[in-house]
Amino acid sequence: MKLLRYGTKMKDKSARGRPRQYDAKAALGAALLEFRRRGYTATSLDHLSEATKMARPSLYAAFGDKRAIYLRAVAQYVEDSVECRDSALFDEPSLAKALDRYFMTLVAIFSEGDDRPLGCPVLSVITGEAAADPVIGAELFTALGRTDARFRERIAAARDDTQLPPATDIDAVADMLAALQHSLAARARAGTARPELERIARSSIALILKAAGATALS
Amino acid sequence: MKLLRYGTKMKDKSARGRPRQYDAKAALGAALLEFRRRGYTATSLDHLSEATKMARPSLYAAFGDKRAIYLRAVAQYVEDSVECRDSALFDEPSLAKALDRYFMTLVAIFSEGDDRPLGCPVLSVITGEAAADPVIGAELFTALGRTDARFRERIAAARDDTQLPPATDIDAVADMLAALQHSLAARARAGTARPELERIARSSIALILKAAGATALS
DNA sequence: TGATTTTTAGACTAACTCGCATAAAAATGT
DNA sequence: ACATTTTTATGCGAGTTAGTCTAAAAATCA
Repeated sequence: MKLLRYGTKMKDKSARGRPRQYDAKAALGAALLEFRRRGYTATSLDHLSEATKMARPSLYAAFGDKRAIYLRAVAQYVEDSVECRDSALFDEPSLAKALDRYFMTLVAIFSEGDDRPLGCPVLSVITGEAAADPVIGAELFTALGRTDARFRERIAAARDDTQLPPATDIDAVADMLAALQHSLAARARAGTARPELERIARSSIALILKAAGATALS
Repeated sequence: MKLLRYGTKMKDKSARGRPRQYDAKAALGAALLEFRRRGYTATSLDHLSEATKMARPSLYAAFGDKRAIYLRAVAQYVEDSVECRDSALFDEPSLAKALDRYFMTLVAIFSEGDDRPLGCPVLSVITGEAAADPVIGAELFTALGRTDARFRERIAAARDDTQLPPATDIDAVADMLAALQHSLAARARAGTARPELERIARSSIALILKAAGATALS
C-alpha cells in the first residue's frame, strides 16, 4: 500500500531542495573500506566522515549511527557480490570448476588492500565486537548461515547431478567448504599473501572433493 | 650474566617494600576474559582496571600499555593450554582419537562464557585490529603459524605410523585441520552452541581422515 | 524575484580515554 | 621507633568521541 505512490511520481523523492552532493553507494563503499582497514570499533565517525566526504550530520541523516552505517555497507557489499559469487557457484556445471571459480573470486576480495590483505568485510571486521553487541552478533550469525545455505544448495545439486554419490553427507561437505572460507578470511587478515591463499584454496578443494567421493565431470 | 644473581638470592626480587596485593597470573586471566567479552579496542584500561582489581598505574608498572597487557595475557593462555592440547594431540597413538580429543578440548575453550560462547582468545578478539596495528597483525600471523606447525607434526607422525599413506600431502591435511579450527572459532563467536560445534568438529574430522586415506588403528 | 525545501558546514556538550604525576599506604631493615 | 622502599590510590590534563543544534548554502516552485 505504501508502494502505490512511487509508481506515479518517482522523481519526487528528490525533487525540491538542495541536491545531495554525495553518492550513497560510493559513500557506503568508502565506509566499508574504512571499517576493513581500521576495524569496527577503531573506526570513528570522524574517520567515516572524512572517508565518505560527508559531514557527520549528513551521515546520520542518510544512514543512521555507526552500527547502521556498517550494516548498510555490508548489505550493499553482499548485494553487489552475490551476483558474481552465485554465478561462479551455480552457472558452472562442474562442481570442481565451480568451487575453483568461487574461491578464487573470494580470495581476490579478501586480498584487496594497498598495504596488506583486508580480509573479509564481515568475518575480519566485526568478530571482536560480536560477543558484546547482540546486533553485531546476530549479523555475524546470519552471515555464516547464508554461506552455509549456499554451499548446501550447491552440494545437493552436484549430488543430483551424479557428480557426488547419492549417500553424500551434504552438511558435512558444506561445513568443510565453509571452514575453508572462514580460514581464508583469517589467513588473509593475518597477512598471508594472495598466491599462498590460492594454493591453500586449491589443495583444500581437491581434498574435500576427494573425501566426498567426487567423480570428475568431463 | 644477568642471571647469576638470581641463583643465590631468589627472594630479593620482592623482599622490601609494600608487598603487591595482586596475583599477576590471575590478573592476566581476568584481563583476557575482559578482552574476549568486549573485543580488543572496546576494552579500555578502566575496564581492565576494574576486572583485575588493579589501579591503572599498577597495570602500567606490571605489564605496560594495553597492547602489552593483551600480548602477555595471550602468552599466558598459550602457555597454560599448550600442555593440555599437546597432550591431546601427541599422547594418543590413534590419529582419529587424538584429533577428537584435541578438538573437543578446543570447543570447550571456545564455548566458555556465561551468556554466549566467547570464542578463541586470539582469532575472535584481535581480528579486527590486525590490519591497522602491525604488532597485532604479527601476533595473529605467528599464532596461525604455531597451529599449522603442530598439525603438520602430528600428521607426519601418523604417516610414519602407517596410519596415513606414505604419499600423504601433509600440508594439505594440516591446512584442513587448521581451517576447522578457524571455523570453530568463527562459529563459536557467532553464537553457535557447544553441541553443534562438537557435531561439526566430529563430522569434519571424519571427512578429513577419509580424504587422507586413513586406516583405522585398532 | 521571493518563498520553500533539503543538504551541508561548523561548533558545541558531555562523556570517555590514555598516560602520568603526586601523595598516601604498607611492608622491611636497622 | 625511624628511615627506606615498593605498591597503591587519587586525580589531573590533553586529546577523542558520539550525537545534536544552529545557521548557511543550493537547489526548485510559484
